[in-house]
Amino acid sequence: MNVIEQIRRGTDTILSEEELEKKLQKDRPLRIKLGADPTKPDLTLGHTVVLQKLRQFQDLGHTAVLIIGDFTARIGDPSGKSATRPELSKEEIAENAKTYIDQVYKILDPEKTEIHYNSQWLASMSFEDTLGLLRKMTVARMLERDDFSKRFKSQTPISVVEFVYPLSQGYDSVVLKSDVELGGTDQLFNLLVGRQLQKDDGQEEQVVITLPLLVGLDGVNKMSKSLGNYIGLNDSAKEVFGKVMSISDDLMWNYWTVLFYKSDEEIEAMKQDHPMSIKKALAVAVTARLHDQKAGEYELQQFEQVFSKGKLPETMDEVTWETVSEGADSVGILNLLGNSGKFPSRKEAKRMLQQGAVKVDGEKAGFGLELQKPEGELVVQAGKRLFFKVLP
RNA sequence: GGUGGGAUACCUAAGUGGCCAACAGGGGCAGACUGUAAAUCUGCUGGGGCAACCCUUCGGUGGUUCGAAUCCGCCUCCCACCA
Repeated sequence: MNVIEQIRRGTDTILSEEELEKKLQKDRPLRIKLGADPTKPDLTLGHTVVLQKLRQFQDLGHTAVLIIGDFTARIGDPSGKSATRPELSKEEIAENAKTYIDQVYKILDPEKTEIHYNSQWLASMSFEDTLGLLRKMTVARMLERDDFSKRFKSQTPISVVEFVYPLSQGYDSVVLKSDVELGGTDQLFNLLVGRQLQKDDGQEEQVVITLPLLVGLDGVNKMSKSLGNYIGLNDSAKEVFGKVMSISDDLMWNYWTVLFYKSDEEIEAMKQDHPMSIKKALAVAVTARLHDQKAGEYELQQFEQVFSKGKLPETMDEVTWETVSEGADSVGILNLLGNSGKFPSRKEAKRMLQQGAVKVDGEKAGFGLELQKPEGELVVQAGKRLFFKVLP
């Protein structure tokens, strides 16, 4: 497989391959730009699609140019948004940027990564410079964007500063002289603005590469923290594994394609197997990417133990009898659940109990259950996946 | 600047003086069935209480009333049309 074929794997569009090929002839590492908007500190598996591609460029000897959009974050990227984002404070942004970088290095090679903050050049721009930038864009072009036109039609507000966002992002490309910029398919518009601005500046235009958006666990929307349909880079191996197992079969094929570049032929071949075993393999692979191979295999074994064989997990959270009974010798089941801190509210624990979802040492627990201080440990289960031990 | 419309729980959305913790759908959670998938059926879905019941909630605020998501004043925000 030649270099261009490798790069092409898993991408949505490359504008254009010819330009990319020319750039690859240069006898210097290319500057591969990726903008990061530190509005939400938690990265998801969705972000790894682009990061993985960036990593691939690094492995081919190129430089990752990571831009922390600390300034643009104050505007809010309108891409795919249905509402104006709330403005963030400088402190929040700084904090988010820090956790962002930590997470990014789970995928990227720090040795080949440059990090820039776009406040370095955007914050000091004069109004005159800004007007010069704004002049390069027309309202009509902005409104062509699907997300803007939808919002406009559905009477949701669009702030004028949101029009500035693509221009600021494009200007970053001018300042950093990027050769290639990566982004999700929803970024296409913003990425193209970068090309236009570079051209106006007399630079060689950046190649734009977009990657497919990863669908969230619900199988419908883009994976995102705010929709709650995500696998986080900071999720524990157990959570990662469990979340992958819970996706639908249809979605699983999409994950294989988008995350692991499986071809249609390979997918067809996999469909010969039982979907369950393919999903387990996917869960192991995803866990391995976010943690390591060993963790993936351990979680597989735990999963089979708990869900396939109906046994208890090897490790579970622990609370003491003291906490749960408030020091008494006996305690009602409802208080025990409430005091354990494992439920968002006592009501929630009560509901579980009402619906027969609670087991103590494998026995279904009813409302009236009164527990005496135990000799050994007590295993409490609520629903299929919440387990904890009560230590004497 | 003018005129008109709007703001309800996670989302959409009904409710126009007590029967409202608030119809309905979506989403979420739980149970049955399963492969922790899908589909289907059932229940739950503000907080506290075993319960009776209590507390907080319908953009904000101040009133009217025995009683307000619902009526009135002021304020904030959004949308449309006209300028």
